[in-house]
Amino acid sequence: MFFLLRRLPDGDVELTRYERGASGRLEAAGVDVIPAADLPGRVAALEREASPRWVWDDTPRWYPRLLDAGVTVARCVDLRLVHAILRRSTAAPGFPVGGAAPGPWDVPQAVPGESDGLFEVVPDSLPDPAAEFLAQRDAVEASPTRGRLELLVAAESTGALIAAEMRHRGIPWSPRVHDELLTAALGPRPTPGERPARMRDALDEVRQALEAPDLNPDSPAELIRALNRAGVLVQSTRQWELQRHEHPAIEPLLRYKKMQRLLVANGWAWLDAWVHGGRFRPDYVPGGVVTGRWATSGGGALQLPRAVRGAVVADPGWKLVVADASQLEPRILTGLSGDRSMARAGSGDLYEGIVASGAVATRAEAKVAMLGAMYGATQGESGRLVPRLARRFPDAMALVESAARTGEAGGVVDTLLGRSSPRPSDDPAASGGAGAGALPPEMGVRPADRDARSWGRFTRNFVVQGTAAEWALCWMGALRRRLHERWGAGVPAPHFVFFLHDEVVVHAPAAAADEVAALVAESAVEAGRLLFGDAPVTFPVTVAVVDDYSQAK
DNA sequence: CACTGATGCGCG
DNA sequence: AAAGCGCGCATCAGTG
Repeated sequence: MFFLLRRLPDGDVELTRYERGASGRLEAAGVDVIPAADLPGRVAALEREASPRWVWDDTPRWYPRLLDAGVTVARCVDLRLVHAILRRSTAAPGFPVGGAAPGPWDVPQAVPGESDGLFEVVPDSLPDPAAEFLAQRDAVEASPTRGRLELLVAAESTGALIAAEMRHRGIPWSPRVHDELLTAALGPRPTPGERPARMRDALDEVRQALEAPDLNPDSPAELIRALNRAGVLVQSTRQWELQRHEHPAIEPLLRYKKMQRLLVANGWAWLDAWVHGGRFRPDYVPGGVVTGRWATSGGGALQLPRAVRGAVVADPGWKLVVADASQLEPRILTGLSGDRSMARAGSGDLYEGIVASGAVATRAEAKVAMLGAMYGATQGESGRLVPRLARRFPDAMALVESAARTGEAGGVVDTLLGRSSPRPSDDPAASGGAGAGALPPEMGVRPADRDARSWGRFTRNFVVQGTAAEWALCWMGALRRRLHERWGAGVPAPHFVFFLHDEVVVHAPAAAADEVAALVAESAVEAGRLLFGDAPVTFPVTVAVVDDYSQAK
């Protein structure tokens, strides 16, 4: 049963129940207006009694306050996220009605309610959620691939719940361990404006070796000039280019750059800004990437370097259950293409299986070739190996080739569940002619062709990356349901604390950790079945029960 | 001074 | 060894 929530101008909340009428269409079947303060209690009561699906404009506008009041919900429809999917989807051709121009429903997510002293700053709600909801339902029910589209909008919405719940709980983070890691890597925390001791040492060596006592190592232009003066003929200061040169300045310079990166991205300032009360609370942005992957804003949560993962420490008496899906994208490609040979290769370690097939000689080659196939590599070792893969796995290769050709011709490609790629004209970078801007111009290739090929690589990857994102949403959704069935939503229950494309971290009471690990694996099987039915493709996960994140893998 | 684009590097 | 997808963020360098 659907319950739609809408905020009224006076601050009260309107709650509308929807049921199927005689025609089979959803109809409003009861309206209630309640004071905002009563909402958490009402939601909790209905959760117990009515198995509701909450319909609201935008999860960050509603759910954080329910969570603050100790209320969790099992299911929702996030109208804004679903709108974004349907607007582009070839599986929902009639949406929005009349092909309306982008409007308020097409804006990015609301900022989560920021507390401003006594008052919470809540952005306006989006207009007429009831009409939007019914239009969306019509579009989904009319879809020629309704089942898949239903799964996608449900999974996307559940993702929004998980994102809000993870932000609410936060990642358990030890400032003490973080400080120890930084001190070991960089030296003790310096006074503001100073460089840590080990960075100063490395910089002294660089300046000496380059005979540049005043060198600012953080200015690429200045660094290139100094290196050139010393006979190191580089055109950039990228690691891999520097590594190719033999000079006493190179080793300390690379060491310095490594430390500088850690300091500015995840140093003490980051710790002060982002970790409070032993928790790191990034702002997750479900659907923030065109392919359907999540993005984050603030704190760089999806780029946590391995060097600081030791600071993610389970609470006393708790464990972290860290799980990642092995070789997810190649397996997604296997399922999408129905490639029997690749399915056989994936019965164990997929890359070893590719070696066993005779396509390539080593596991490393198998990996490079596979990535090259999915990304559209044409040059270098990767580009060389792709044809060898194509001979052994023609069906898989045909699928990505077809997606690439569609994109080159300006067409739209779709994920398995029905997320469609943008058109090249929608892409701000493409209209500016940037395209493959950073690459050197390919001799004799017209810019238009270059842009077309670049877009083909995007659509080639879109189907795989996007379907992998759908698998991951289904995996998380299945696991969340299992956790709630087994433990409810009470405070000492296992809960998600982190998600990273193909990896989840669950914070669990130590006594429950092994059981959680089993549910993680079960959920992966369920996700595979939801997307690919009985097709011969498997999704093994590696699970580790650890005290801190660095102990996994 | 504020803004924008390029650079470089962290993650999958 | 280094070219091939998707991101976010800090910093520098150039422009308005």
